[in-house]
Amino acid sequence: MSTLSLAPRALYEEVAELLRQRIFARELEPGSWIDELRIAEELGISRTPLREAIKVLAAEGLVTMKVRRGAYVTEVSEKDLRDVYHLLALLESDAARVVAERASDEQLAQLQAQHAILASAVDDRDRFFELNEAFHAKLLAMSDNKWRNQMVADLRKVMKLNRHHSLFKQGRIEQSLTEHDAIVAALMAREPELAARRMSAHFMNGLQAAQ
Amino acid sequence: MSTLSLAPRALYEEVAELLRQRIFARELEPGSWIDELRIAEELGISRTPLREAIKVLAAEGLVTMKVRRGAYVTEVSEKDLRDVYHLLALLESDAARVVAERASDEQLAQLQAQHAILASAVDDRDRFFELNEAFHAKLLAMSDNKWRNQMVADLRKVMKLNRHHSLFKQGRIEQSLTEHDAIVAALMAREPELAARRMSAHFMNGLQAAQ
DNA sequence: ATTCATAATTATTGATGCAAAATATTCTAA
DNA sequence: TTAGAATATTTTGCATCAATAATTATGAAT
Repeated sequence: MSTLSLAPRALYEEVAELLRQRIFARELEPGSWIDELRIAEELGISRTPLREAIKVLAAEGLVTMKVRRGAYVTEVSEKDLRDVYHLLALLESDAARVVAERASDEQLAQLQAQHAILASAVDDRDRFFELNEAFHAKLLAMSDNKWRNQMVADLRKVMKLNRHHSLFKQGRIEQSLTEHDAIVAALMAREPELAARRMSAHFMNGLQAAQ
Repeated sequence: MSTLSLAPRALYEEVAELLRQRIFARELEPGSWIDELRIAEELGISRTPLREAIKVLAAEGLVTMKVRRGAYVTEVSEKDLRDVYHLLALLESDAARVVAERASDEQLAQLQAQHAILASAVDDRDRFFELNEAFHAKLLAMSDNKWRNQMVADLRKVMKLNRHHSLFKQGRIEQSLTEHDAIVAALMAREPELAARRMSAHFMNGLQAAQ
């Protein structure tokens, strides 16, 4: 991963991204206290940008602030996970409905191409994971609602807090691919409600696998 | 409004709330630059908590950060407004569906009571507005999904950025009350899909009035 | 020995200062 | 007079410093 970027981000954004990585990698465990001094020292920065980064993460729901007690990595309960999946299903199935209704033929073709690439990565777990995210991102982008995109992005971050998230159960990748197949078919057929239902089912099955 | 509170908030939260008020009151206009120095001086505080507050507002979507150019009050286009209403309709109609399915009889009775109070305030615009928000808040609370509550709260803030938001068109209050009536009836009848459709229609009509 | 109060330590929160970057202004040259 | 370059000013972003609040540890009294 390159640190080079055309629009150089502020330090607090870089730090926010780094903290996200550490949280997802379980280097910072849910429920644990975030030691500002320690991390600032470790990164060789002052506490000011670190504190600003922590507030960004708090807004995303990744960390929880306690007054005069600092920041803690958010603990995601089973119910939280169900609630988050419920909302992701709702938002992304709506996105699928919109895309089925309004996307151009060319856009749908792009989506199908993206899906074809996904199918080629069934044997590479990490790559499948990456392409899977890219597919969903593409669909969202096509639904053309930046507010929804932001919400889905935040929910997905919370989802990734869950321990079992990346540990797909046996056969889940194949099943997931089949479900994507069905979603794409509904989109190509321009059947909004069918696409929405299939997307929703896709998330409900994902929840089963995550619990 | 009292500044007293049982759990004293941090200064940056107080400042965030104050900035929200100023933005909603149009003292800070959409598109305008937020002068950190000026506001910090005016409030008699340093820039540090102010900057943290601004980052919270940025996460909510109320302000937009530009690298090395500071913070700007978010401008909400007509499309943005439509997109936000679309999502509010989606999320709150889902909440209505869940409440119709799962709320206790006692909870539904509470909601009906809340609605009765609303009906008594048709002649007091401000009070109607307040009670209207309380009704929606109650429904959301009953749907018992804190992540959705957070998202709806954020979307409502963006909605309030719109100029025509509080300026209900002639007759909108009465129409709004009628729609609430229908929603409550569907909830009491335990008809999830009907409640959801009516809530969605309620928002679509609200969008018409706001544009 | 246990509980309550007080003191000390630790960590969060807020203020101030400084450097770098972006924009505005002025001066010179064509 | 206008365009371009150099300079000055403004403002962001980061670091350091100070104060306030909370927790823990210690000691005294019952």
